[in-house]
Amino acid sequence: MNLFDDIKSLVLDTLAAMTAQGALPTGLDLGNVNVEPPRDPAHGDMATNAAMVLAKPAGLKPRDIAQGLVERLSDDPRIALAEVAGPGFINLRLADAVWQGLVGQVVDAGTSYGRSRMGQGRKVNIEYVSANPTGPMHVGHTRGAVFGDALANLLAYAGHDVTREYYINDGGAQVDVLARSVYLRYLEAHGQEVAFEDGTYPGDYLIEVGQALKAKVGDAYVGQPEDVWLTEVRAFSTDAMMALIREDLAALGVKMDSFFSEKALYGTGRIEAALEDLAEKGLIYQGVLEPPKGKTPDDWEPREQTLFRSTAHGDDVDRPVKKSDGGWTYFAPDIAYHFDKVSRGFDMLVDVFGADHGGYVKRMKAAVSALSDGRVPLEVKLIQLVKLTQGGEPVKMSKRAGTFVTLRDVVDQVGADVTRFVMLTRKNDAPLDFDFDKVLEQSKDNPVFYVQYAHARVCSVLRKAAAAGIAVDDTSLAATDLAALDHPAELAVARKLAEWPRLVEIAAQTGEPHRIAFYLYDLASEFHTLWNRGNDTPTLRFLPDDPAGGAAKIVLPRAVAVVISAGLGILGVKPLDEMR
RNA sequence: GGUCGCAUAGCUCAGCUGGAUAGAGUGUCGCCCUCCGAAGGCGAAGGUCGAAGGUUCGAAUCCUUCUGCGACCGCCA
Repeated sequence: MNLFDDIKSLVLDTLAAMTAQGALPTGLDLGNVNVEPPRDPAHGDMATNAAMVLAKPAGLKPRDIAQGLVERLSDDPRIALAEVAGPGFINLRLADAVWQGLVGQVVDAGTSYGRSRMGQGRKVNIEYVSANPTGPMHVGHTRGAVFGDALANLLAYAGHDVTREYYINDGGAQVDVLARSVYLRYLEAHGQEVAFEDGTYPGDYLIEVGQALKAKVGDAYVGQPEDVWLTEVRAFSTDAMMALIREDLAALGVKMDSFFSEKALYGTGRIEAALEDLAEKGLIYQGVLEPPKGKTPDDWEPREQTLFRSTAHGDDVDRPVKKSDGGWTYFAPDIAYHFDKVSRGFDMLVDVFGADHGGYVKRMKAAVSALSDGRVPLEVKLIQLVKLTQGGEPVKMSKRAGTFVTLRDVVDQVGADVTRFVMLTRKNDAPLDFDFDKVLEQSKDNPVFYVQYAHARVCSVLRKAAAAGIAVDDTSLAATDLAALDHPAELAVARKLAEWPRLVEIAAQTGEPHRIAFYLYDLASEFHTLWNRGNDTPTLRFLPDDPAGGAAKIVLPRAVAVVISAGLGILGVKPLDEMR
């Protein structure tokens, strides 16, 4: 259900009729014809560019085509007024009955109003979070987690078959560092004095891991060389860290469908298999890279190594897959991982990375393109930094002093819902300011509050109506006659509701969940405006003075609540029934 | 040196995937608030959309060049 699509169909049908009648030449490309809400409400409810787009290919003047369209469109009962404007726009004013019908349909459809089949069930894999299993999640991870989760919800809402996946980086050197750090805590648990040198993690969160290790193995590893305990301590530690991370994710309301272990790629032939696939395509060779221009490292020396010919798929230089010591580079297991994703039959891949990984985008795209023979697109979403402040003052963070702000700190202070909403009020590629005080402020300039307040107000109205003996269940409301819903302030809210399905598709298409948050703010704003009008204009109040007046005015606020609820659902935020 | 991203009101940011007179919040100024929930309401002022070209009926939006800021640039993940 999308009112804009309905009217666009009407326009296209009308154009087809004009062609059949000889008013337009045959074979015109109608692909650029669209129907949109005009910026200025004075221009009507919807506008189409059909006449302007078709003028040139049809060899006719825009206004002549427009005139013909206007005459025919006016015959449709849904069109109250059609007129030519400006350079050849056709402005359409819809009949009140159309808006009234829409409001009823919204309540009838509930939170599935706005669902789209745009995705056509395509299988999409979204990889996000993917924090190293070396400690609790911090604020930096939080934004990526919220974004990926909301994007997953959004794509699912728009008709995609979504898999949410976490890539566990448990195969590299950093988990050896973790294991050594835990080993130190283990010795500490046995009463030894230990020193945390550079290259170890001093964080307190490892103390209990060391104690747990002691509880499990006793003193079996005390005084033993690394090769005796490293493998097992590594596994023990990463398991403990993943348990910690899963708790963090749960606190934020993020639920993954799948966890994929990097370690599982090593020693199983899977990296080799992926590279063999590339080799068969002639994309692996031994070669020497040019030094990077402008900033040559001091210790640079030409070296022959195993390279992936990523330039064949759009990258700027070819990329090494093996280190000088013969081990894999980080890129190699990543190739294997994405080979696995492609093999699992996904139609589209999405990677959510921190902005500092921007340098890897081209090579990953090249790899996926090569591995899938160009079949599977990879979309990489880069997440910019979060600037934490409190009362306007920056929150100091120092990794060395161990005073970094964790996801848990944030969620404990402001709650998961507020955290999620605020993190989605900026484009993913723009830095985000997060002020611990401001996000809890109960005022109009706090979008979280403003949107929740609108929902709570509707719930309050429904409670009062129910207390007055009015039937407020959705079935009754959807069946209510809305002919009295004709005030411009009321119709303005209905127009906003009509935009919802369209907005969902645009947001899904662009992969930008923040558009949902901004839309909800706009919708809440329209609603609050109508509410305030009720102060001066009693006929605009939602509750009739006489309960016999019935539910006619309650359907619209209920429809607003339905859409807010659907939108917040995509953002992963629970709507509030009251604000107290 | 190269790649990618960003640049819109004093400030923080939207801008509907090329549309008509570029919007919101905040701040400033003016008026209002015994009224379903005033954790306010109404209105005003405030812009060479970083710069210059180009594409076309039409550009904040697309292309090119330039300026400024940020991230990244064989063996770290």
